[in-house]
Amino acid sequence: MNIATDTRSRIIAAAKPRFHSRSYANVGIQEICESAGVQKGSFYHFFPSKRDLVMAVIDEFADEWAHGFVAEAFDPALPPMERIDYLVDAAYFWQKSIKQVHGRMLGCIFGNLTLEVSTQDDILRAKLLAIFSRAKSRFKDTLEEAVAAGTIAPLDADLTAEAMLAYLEGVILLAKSQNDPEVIYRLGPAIKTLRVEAAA
Amino acid sequence: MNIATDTRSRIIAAAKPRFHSRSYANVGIQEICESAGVQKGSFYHFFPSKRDLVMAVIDEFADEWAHGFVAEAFDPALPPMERIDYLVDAAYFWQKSIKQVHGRMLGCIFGNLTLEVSTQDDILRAKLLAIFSRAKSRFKDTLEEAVAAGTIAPLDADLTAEAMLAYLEGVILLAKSQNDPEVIYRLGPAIKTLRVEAAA
DNA sequence: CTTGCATTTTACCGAACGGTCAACTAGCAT
DNA sequence: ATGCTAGTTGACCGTTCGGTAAAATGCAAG
Repeated sequence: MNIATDTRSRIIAAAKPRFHSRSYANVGIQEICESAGVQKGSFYHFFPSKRDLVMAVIDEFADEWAHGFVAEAFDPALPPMERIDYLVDAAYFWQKSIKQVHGRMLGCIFGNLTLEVSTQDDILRAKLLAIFSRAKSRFKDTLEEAVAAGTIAPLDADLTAEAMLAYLEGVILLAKSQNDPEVIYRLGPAIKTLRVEAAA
Repeated sequence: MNIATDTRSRIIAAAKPRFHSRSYANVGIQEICESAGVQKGSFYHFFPSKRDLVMAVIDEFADEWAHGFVAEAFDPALPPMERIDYLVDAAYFWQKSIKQVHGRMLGCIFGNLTLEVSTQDDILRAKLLAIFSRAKSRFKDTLEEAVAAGTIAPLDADLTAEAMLAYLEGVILLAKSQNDPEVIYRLGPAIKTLRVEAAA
């Protein structure tokens, strides 16, 4: 059982950096199998299809973030609006360190995959949508807490949360187009100026 | 000469909606040729490579926008900040009409291609960067005009312009993840709340 | 020792990929 | 009429694509 799990996770480990640094269509099963030291027949024993593999990869990235930077950023001990700063900083430092190692800014794999596959595969789109949905909730809770604490003026927390998430993805997109994480550093802090007023 | 030009533009016309609605890697030369009624050898008479084709497609989209919605939106007769509203509206209506025809929100082809190929092809990345750069300039000029007119408080026009462009791309990304142009309608107007203060 | 199941191996499928090549056609200028 | 050239044709290149099937292996419980 352990060895089996090991094969499966070796496949995922080989797939993760490849889907992140290239694209869904550009990474082949064969390449992943070679890198993981696994036979193709063995691959299809664990994953019914390429789509199932990328879904597992999405889950791994999501867990990694949820238990890493996101948990740190949305620490209830921090003043609410500082959590948002923290998250933007985390995105910046992460992309920066990736560039130092890899030579390129890879951006957000959820955003990358969304724009690539969401017109072609509704199941993947739904998976990615769920990820964004959770992220939005984090922002929303934080904004509501900030409003309750009087840190910021009342607003539409739901829409502002979505706007902030959109902005973060957009900033990472522009940074990737320049292959320069410093874009995140320069533009990121403006996320807190975004506001959608509460409906009357 | 006319017939020759016609073949070339038939190829581009066949490629445009395909690259927009799917992805760079997912659209093959063969399919484009079949749709355009052109032989593959003829394709390679006009385009040295697939990359050159997609660059021509990018140019066509850019021209289309520059002479269409962008020219309308950045009309000097409009009050500066209304131009930005106009552009967001244009993005919304365009995506909405695409969805009505196509059944799906296709998003911004420049953003789509950026996230797909910019780690793999620096020439394409540079091409897309140039598009974003021009878009940013439009925002920047508008913001400077608005500041000069006293419509908005002084700010860092360059960074705010980039932030607004990022936000617009991010909003379209989130809308695509939900396959729902109404996201643009709901979140778009908040673009004017974005501010990067001028350096001291 | 045997049965049964999970895992792995190997060979294979048809289709599509981007790209090349040589032969051919048509139109125009000399 | 002839030669040049832009354009076109259709066959072909080797490679890779995602996915399949059957046989072989290892291992653990009865």
